[in-house]
Amino acid sequence: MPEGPTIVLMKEDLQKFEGEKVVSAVGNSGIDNELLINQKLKEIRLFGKQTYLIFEKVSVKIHLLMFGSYEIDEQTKSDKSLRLGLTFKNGKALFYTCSVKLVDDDFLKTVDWEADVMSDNWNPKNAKKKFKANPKMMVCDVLMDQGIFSGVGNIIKNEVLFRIGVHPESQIGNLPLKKLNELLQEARNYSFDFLKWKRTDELKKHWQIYHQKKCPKCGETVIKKNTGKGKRPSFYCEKDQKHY
DNA sequence: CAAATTGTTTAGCT
DNA sequence: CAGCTAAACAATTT
Repeated sequence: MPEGPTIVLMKEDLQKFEGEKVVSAVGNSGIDNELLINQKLKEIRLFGKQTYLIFEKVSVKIHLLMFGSYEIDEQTKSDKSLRLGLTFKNGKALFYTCSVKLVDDDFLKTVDWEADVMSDNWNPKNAKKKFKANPKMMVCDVLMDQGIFSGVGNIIKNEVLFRIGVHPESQIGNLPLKKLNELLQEARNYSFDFLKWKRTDELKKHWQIYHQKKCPKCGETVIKKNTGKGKRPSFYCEKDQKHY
């Protein structure tokens, strides 16, 4: 159940299949599995929460959605939810309960790789432009916007806003420049902390505001409210997070 | 056991 | 028809 950093871990697990050929392909995703057979996996590329398996003739886009999961080298569960199972010479990659689609090179060219907060290509300048174009968006929606902060999910959103002391319902256009820069920096920074903690399975331990009862700074009760257009739950402290 | 949940897509409305 | 919202979807945990 993935935000961006979880997908980075998945890529690491899949890495050993890069350069390998597909021996067999199964699954109920609806794509033509036959197309993948004998195709060499040229590259695994990430964009936020999406994973692209780039083969010679086609590419597969995988999105784990809310409940997706994956396994490497496990015995295939005789489970209806197996969307895609790829067997290589050196093992298996199994994807459950996820969205699997075929895409072509033209589609890959349209992806704005610089919007991925965890990528080496992350470009905060583009994000700033997008703020300017939509000054009335609430910051909680901005952070969840996959075209701006690709890879950010609800946990990252809440923790970032707490770290920089900004109320989730603030309008992006009202933030002073200093706060904007903090927002851009922490969105990436926290994602890497998330990755680090996820790796050692201690993510929950480090939640400061998300699903917490009291603000760790002042002890006030944490507010939980569905915020923004996305109506996704925000956790915040009235006192320590300023409403711009 | 009902409710919530780390998300996106699509149908359907105005 | 553009732009929005509500619903659909999925599976595990609390």
